[in-house]
Amino acid sequence: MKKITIGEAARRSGVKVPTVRYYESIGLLAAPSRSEGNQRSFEPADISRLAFIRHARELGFEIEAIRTLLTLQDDPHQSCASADAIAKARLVEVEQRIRSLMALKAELETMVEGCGHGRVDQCRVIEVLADHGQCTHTRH
Amino acid sequence: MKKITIGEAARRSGVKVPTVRYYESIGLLAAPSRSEGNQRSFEPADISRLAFIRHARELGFEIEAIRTLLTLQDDPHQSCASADAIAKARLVEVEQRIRSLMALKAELETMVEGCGHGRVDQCRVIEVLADHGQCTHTRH
DNA sequence: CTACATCCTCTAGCGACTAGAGGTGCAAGA
DNA sequence: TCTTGCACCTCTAGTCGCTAGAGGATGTAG
Repeated sequence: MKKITIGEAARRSGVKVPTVRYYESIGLLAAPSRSEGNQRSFEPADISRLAFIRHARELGFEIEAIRTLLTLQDDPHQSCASADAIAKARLVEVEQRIRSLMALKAELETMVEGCGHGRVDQCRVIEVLADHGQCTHTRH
Repeated sequence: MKKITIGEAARRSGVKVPTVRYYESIGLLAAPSRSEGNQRSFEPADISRLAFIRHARELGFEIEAIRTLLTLQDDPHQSCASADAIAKARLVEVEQRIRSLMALKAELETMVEGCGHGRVDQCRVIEVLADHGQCTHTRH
């Protein structure tokens, strides 16, 4: 097996080089073996792990949640109830966030549409910001 | 006019006490006058400004954008084109974010639904994370 | 052999706060 | 008047998940 450098690992996993080192530093990735010249030498399994982490990060999971998911992956005989719970919690968060962003979107649209493109004292953007009471969607 | 303490200002504006001090420290809010005992004494205008900032933050505007919006508010004879542009840019960001969260939501739902509530080696949550190729929505 | 890309470690910085230490001011009850 | 106890003060450091840069070593292609 030929050695995989950190640059190669980064390219294959889609995680940036400094981020790979960062993940190692926080113990999310085991410290790989080193070459004679002290350069990291990764295994294919490390690439999969990095890809796993990257995918989970893209899905918005926090590092600590990923840590748990990884220990679950490492021991496939465990119950997947924790993984399920983590994913469900994340789903609830995402749904919440979408709802809140939809409300923001509506408010921003009102602001932008109301802008007469004139001077600030007739501008709805500034006015709405100054007075929350004008919001169509008060819950945010 | 009676003095408004920082606690009172915080309660009225909905901004937390340390955050008020933080906004002062970064120059978003002018340093208020002080009492004999060196305690901050706010004016009603400060409360409005804090409420403005809070509302803008809730809408996801960055501090630097808010700084610009505040200078516009301070000089109502300026053109509101900048305010308009800032709000529009924010709207585009929000729309983008909503789209991406919708894709995440779909993927998380697939994961959670596919979970057989058994052991990890049959768990779709772990499996999908490990292999991005299984995503229904590849663009995220 | 010499460029030059890539690697190494280390520290500091980002945004927008938040937490805590260690101390002072102030209003109200005993 | 004293004391209790909360609210205030400044300052530093920590949060999250990286990212940037300094200053140097290694590895590879021509």
